[in-house]
Amino acid sequence: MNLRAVKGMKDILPDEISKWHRLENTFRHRVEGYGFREARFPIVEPTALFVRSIGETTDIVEKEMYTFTDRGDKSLTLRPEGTASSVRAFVQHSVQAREPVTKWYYIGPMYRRERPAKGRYRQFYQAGIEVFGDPGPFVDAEVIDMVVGLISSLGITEVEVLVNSIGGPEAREHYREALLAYLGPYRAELCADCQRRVDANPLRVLDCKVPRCAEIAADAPSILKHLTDEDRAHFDGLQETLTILGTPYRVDGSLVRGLDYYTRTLFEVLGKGEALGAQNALLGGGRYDQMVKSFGGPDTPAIGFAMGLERLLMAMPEGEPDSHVDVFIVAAQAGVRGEATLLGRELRDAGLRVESDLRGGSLKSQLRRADKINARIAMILGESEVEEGVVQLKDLQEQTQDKIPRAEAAQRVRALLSK
RNA sequence: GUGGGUGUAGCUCAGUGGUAGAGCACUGGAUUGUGGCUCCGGGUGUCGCGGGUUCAAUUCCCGUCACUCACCCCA
Repeated sequence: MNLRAVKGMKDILPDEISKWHRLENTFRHRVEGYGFREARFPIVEPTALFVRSIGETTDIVEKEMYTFTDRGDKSLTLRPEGTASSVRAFVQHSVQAREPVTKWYYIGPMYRRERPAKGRYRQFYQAGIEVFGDPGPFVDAEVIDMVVGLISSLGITEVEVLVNSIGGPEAREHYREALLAYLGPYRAELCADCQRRVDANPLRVLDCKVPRCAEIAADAPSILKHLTDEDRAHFDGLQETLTILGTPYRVDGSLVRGLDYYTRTLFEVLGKGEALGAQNALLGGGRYDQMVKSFGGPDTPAIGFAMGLERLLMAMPEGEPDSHVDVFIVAAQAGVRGEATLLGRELRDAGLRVESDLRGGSLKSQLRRADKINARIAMILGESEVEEGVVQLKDLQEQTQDKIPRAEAAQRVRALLSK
C-alpha cells in the first residue's frame, strides 16, 4: 500500500477512541463548570492572522506553518494554534458589545510542520479556553487553578505548575533596552540566528539553546526587575490568590514561551511521567492583553491556555475496558435470522445498544463473538422460542439463563444492566 | 534542520548465505442449541524498495524510502 497518512498525521481507530472521549468529556464538563461555552472556528485562516498575532520571528511562523495559496491567490494557513482565531472571531462579531466578559472553549486539530517525535505530531489536537474582558489577576489564578483540577480529574498526578510574568508593553520596552545594552558586547559571540534576533526580537535570544548563547542569556538581566508597579501588583495578586486557593506553583523567571503575543501572566504545566518522553509540556497559556486591540477591536484584556490532547492521553492512566454493546442477539438456526433482526430493532427502539452477527454461523461462534466484544447479555432466539413467543436471556457475566416472554425482553435487560 | 535506532504474518517479535518461525489475533472442531479456561486443527508473508557481491541474498555491502527516538521547539 503506497497511500499512507501523511507524515506526522495519525488515524485514531475505535479501539483507542474511548480514552479520547474520556479526555474530551472531562475537559468539557470541567470548563463548563466555570461558565465556558464552546466555539468552533475554521481550520483555515488568512496567513496574516497568525503572522501578526504569533509573531513574525517565532519558530511557528518562521518555519512550521502549512501555508498555501488558494485558487484566488490568497495566502491561507492551516491554524497552528487556537488563540488567533478566537481573537479574530471575537473582534469580527463585536462580541464585547453583548457581554462584559466572554468565556469560550474549543477542541480541534492544529497543524505545525515540525519533525515528528514522541508526543509531537504535525496534526495534533488541542483543547483550550479564552477569557476576554477580565484584566485579572483573580481570573488568572482561577484559570490556573481550573487546569490543575482538570489535570487531576484526568488521573494525572505527577505535574509541575510554572508561572511567570513578562510584564506589559511598557515593561517590555524598558526591558528590551536593558537587554540590548547587555547583549551589545556579546553580539559577535552569538549564533547566527541570535544575531538576527537581536535586531528583530531580542527576547528570543533568551530562549536559544546554543551553548554559548545560553551562557550569555543566563547572566542577562531579569524581566522581573523591569516590571512596572502595576505589572508587579498584578503578579503579586496572582500569587496571593493561588496561595488562597492552595494551588501549587513555582515561579520560573526563564519561562518565556514561543509566542510573541503574551503579556504579564505566563504559565505552563509540565508532566513528569516517563511515558511522555521529551515532550513534557502538557499545557501552556498566558495573558494577551494587547491582541484584541491590535486586531482593531476595543482595548480588551484576555487570558487563555491550550493543552495538547495526545500528551494528556499519554499521561493518563488506562481506563476500564468498556463495552459498546448491551445485548448480542444470537440466532440458533439460519431460518430465524429474519426474526432475530426484528428482535434487534425492537430492543434498539427501546434504547438498548444491540449487536448481532447477521451472517449466521454456529451458535458457538456467535456466543464467542458476544463474549469477545464484551456484551453483557446474549439473547438467544431459535425455532422453538419463536414458536412460543419467548427468548433465552443469557447473562454472560453472571452465567445465568432465563426463558422469558419476548414482550418483556427490553425491560428485563434494563433491570439487569442497572443492577 | 542535526544525530541515533528499526524495517520479517493483522499486531508484538524470533531467525537463517540455500526463499521463514513463535505468541497474540482470526477461524473450525472436542457427539444434537450455549461464551470465557483447556486441548486439537486451519489460513496468512512481494522478509520496506532499488542496486551490488555470490552458483545462490530475507541474511553481507551500498543507496533509498518509511517509521521511530533524541536534540531543537513546543502543546
